[in-house]
Amino acid sequence: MRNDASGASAVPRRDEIVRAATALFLEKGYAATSMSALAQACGMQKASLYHHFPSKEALFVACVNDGYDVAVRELEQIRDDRTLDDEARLRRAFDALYRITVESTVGRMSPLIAETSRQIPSVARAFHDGFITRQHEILSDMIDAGVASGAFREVDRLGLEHMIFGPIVTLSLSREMFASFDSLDALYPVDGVREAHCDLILKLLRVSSDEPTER
Amino acid sequence: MRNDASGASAVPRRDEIVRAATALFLEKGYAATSMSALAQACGMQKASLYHHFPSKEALFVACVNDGYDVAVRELEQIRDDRTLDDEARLRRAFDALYRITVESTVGRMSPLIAETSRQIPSVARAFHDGFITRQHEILSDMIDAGVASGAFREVDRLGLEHMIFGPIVTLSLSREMFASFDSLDALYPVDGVREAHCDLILKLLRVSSDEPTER
DNA sequence: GTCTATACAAGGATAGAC
DNA sequence: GTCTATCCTTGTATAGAC
Repeated sequence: MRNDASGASAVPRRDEIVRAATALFLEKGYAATSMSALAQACGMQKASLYHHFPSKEALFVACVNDGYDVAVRELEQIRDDRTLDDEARLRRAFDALYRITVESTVGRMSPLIAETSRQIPSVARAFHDGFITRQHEILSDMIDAGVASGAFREVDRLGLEHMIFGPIVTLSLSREMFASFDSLDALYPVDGVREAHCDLILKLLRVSSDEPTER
Repeated sequence: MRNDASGASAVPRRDEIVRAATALFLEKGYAATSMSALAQACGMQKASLYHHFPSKEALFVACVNDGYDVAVRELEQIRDDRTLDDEARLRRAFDALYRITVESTVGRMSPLIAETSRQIPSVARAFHDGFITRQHEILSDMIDAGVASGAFREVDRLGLEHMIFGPIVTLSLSREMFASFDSLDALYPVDGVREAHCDLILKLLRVSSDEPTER
């Protein structure tokens, strides 16, 4: 049942548990996921879970905190890639942001954070500081660079930030909310939305403000 | 404890229950809200709740379905208000959308829909058809009118829709996720985001594409 | 329509053998 | 590090008196 890409098995069991638990939490929500169900998904007994994590809450915290760094590092690499021009960089960033937010486990956790925000505020704090804020900073860097180089126009930053992240987060949320629909991909198509969204953002940012790469 | 604007008390107890239950569900999530807590909030015994609703799920369904019409009707009135020009109409619509999505109970339900989407798919369906779709249609009408009158430019509709609703829904979600933060209003200010967002959308839509009402 | 009392299952968590 | 067995609380829901 194990098939990690990452070489040896340094921390084998614990990571397996986090992985299985994350999937269950994402599917059923925090409160509706029982330790029994978690144990079953891991192929072990409830009591054995408590050997690895002192409580359900601690296990959940581990699940949420697990993926920040991988996601953020992907964005940093795009920001620091000197082979890209400002516009290509932004397109790559959109690509990564959509993939992270819609498909990765961390990116899909927003509803879980909302569900537990009052009960476990520390998780919300960590999610905000370790994931949200860092993403925004990296994207802000990219805009700064584009403005400095003259490729991008200066526009209101608060509005721009919300117009970049808003549609992405909402698409992810919508796909969780309406996951049971047959028509999910037709109603909320990831690729189609990403392209249309990115084009419009670039239309706002481009200095030559005609309609260049209208698809 | 009763103080409705709507005249007499036709369906008194049931509405009180829905009101109190909605508040609790929004605060604690669906699964984490017990019938005991609900009963306590209503000032009655658990068993009495079951006289009004056959199950917790049925009560929840009532809570979600309760507010569609009021919200949608507000938008319809703005759409049909012939005293407004296209741009003023859009500004009014932004106003209403932010208020509905961030402050009204229906608007704040997205995380709850996500939490229960697999367990109670019928609620997600109703929320989508009764609330989301209708909002999108009304807004689409307004854009159509603006394009027809020559006030708005035609831009990609899929992208535009997501750039209008995305930031609004995400702001609402963020405010639920980070409700415990002292700095919530500073990090996610409703008025500031709405104004900046609306200005940028108008910048995209306006035919005279210079920078008219830059704040 | 509301109450008290209760049924019965499932929840999180622990003890202690192996 | 995993197991079986168990503790105690809480969950949803029902029965039946008033």
